[in-house]
Amino acid sequence: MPPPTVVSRPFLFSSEQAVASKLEAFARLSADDRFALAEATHNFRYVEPRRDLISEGDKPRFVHLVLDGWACRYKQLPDGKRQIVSLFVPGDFCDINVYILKAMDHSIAAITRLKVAMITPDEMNALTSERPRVTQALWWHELVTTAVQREWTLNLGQRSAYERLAHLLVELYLRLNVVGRAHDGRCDFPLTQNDLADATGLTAVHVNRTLQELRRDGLIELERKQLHILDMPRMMDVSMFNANYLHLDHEGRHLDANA
Amino acid sequence: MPPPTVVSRPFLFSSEQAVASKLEAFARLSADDRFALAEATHNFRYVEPRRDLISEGDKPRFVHLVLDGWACRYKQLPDGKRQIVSLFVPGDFCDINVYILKAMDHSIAAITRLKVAMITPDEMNALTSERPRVTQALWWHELVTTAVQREWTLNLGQRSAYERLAHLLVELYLRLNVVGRAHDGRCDFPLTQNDLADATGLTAVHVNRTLQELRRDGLIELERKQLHILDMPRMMDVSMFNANYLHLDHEGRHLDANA
DNA sequence: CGTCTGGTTGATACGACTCAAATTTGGTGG
DNA sequence: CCACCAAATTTGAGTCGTATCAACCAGACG
Repeated sequence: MPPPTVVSRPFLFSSEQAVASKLEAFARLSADDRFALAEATHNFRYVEPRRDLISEGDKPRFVHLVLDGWACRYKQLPDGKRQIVSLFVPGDFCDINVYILKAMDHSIAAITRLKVAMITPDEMNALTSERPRVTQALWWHELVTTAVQREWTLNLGQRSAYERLAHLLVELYLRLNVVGRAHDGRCDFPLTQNDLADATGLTAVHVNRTLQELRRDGLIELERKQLHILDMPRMMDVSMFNANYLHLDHEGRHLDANA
Repeated sequence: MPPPTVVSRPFLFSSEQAVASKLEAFARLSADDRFALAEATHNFRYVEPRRDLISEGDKPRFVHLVLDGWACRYKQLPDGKRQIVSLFVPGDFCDINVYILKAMDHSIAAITRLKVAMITPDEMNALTSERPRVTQALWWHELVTTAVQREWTLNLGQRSAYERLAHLLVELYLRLNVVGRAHDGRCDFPLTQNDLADATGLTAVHVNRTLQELRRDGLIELERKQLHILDMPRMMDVSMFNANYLHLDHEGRHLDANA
């Protein structure tokens, strides 16, 4: 068994708490629910940076759940172009129910060193049957995930490079904030400019220049894998950010998005 | 009650059969299952072209199911830009389970005159409980829908205008084929060049020029709302089309994608 | 200390956008 | 059946955002 993750983690949250936090952004869970969740995440493994967690063509057999670190979903084209179609941060499930499909149509790779739970179909059933709140929360998670995917479609289709990058940074900050991994405008940010390019459909060169613009405009600081959003209101303004698609306005919601 | 739809429908399929066809692309359904589906689609309405079926901010209360005609999901930006983030053809469900969310984060509009079933949460429960095959088929539908969304992300992020349009045309042809509304490379195609522009993140002018290129290259004919794909293999080649994301390789699959 | 990855800079090219106008199509009413 | 209108498509000319290609630099690492 490999040693525990060494990914920098400046805040005092355990992996398990990230998961509960994420689902509790939607529904209040009982101690019992939380225990069942912890049970389901018992079986986990580590994946090294840049390694595939699962590859296109593989038969999916587990639901994956990111406990610590970042990962990405990507698709590759025959001409070599690569698109990161989504990002995973702690607390994110990868494809609840995928296992009913014959083969993965995309790959999932670790960005940082990754701690990821592997949940069998049986365990998922055990988790959801008799647990309507958890079931509902998982549904909410699915709906939000696809809402994010739609927002990315909008992002790529209609926003300029500048707006697009700003939007992505804000989204990630807010998603990290939900699971207690972002505060005061600051968070870990392990993506390279190359990753950002693949996620935004830009070239790395242009990402570089655009980030410089964002810095020059006093909107962000970004170095040594640390992001600092200096002016959240203006960032949201220039990126035309509307948080409604994250659906954080629920009963269980207790963290302030701007905390 | 308005008169029945007048949308052109060159093939001999009823609305209900489109729905069953779509789900049966994944799972064989019993006569009983099919009857239950027909039951659930009992309550329907018509929506005129360019009208919203439901708007951003609305509280979702029904699952919608397209029985006849085309619709689109779109998001609008404060600066007026609009992105069509997905398209619906007959047999497509709009957001199974949306009703657990407080508010829609996007709008859905009719492209053609639209016949759409409105299914209440209760009816959805009635449909799924005691019907594992239908439940599974609905899950499959959800998974495929989000896979399509990912492919659009890839499309917008990495493909050129030419490839992008070709890819979209092939996708729509194949999806229509599944529900028996496309044969021999031909299908109804009610999208305007403006719609295509909003769906591909291009301008209408550029869509126009690019379609002309596709015509000049002998790949398609497109006029009077009729699409004819003249050379499917080459279309798939130039658009780097890989049908795996449509997940049509299942037990219930009986239609040939190239029929 | 050399190598590698990630970040930065500069010069140039091109795909897609913009703006503006003309033409065609489809629908409507006289 | 034709006249008319609005919507959709087409064309042309000029511009701009982002890509491309090619170096160069800084820090991490073995």
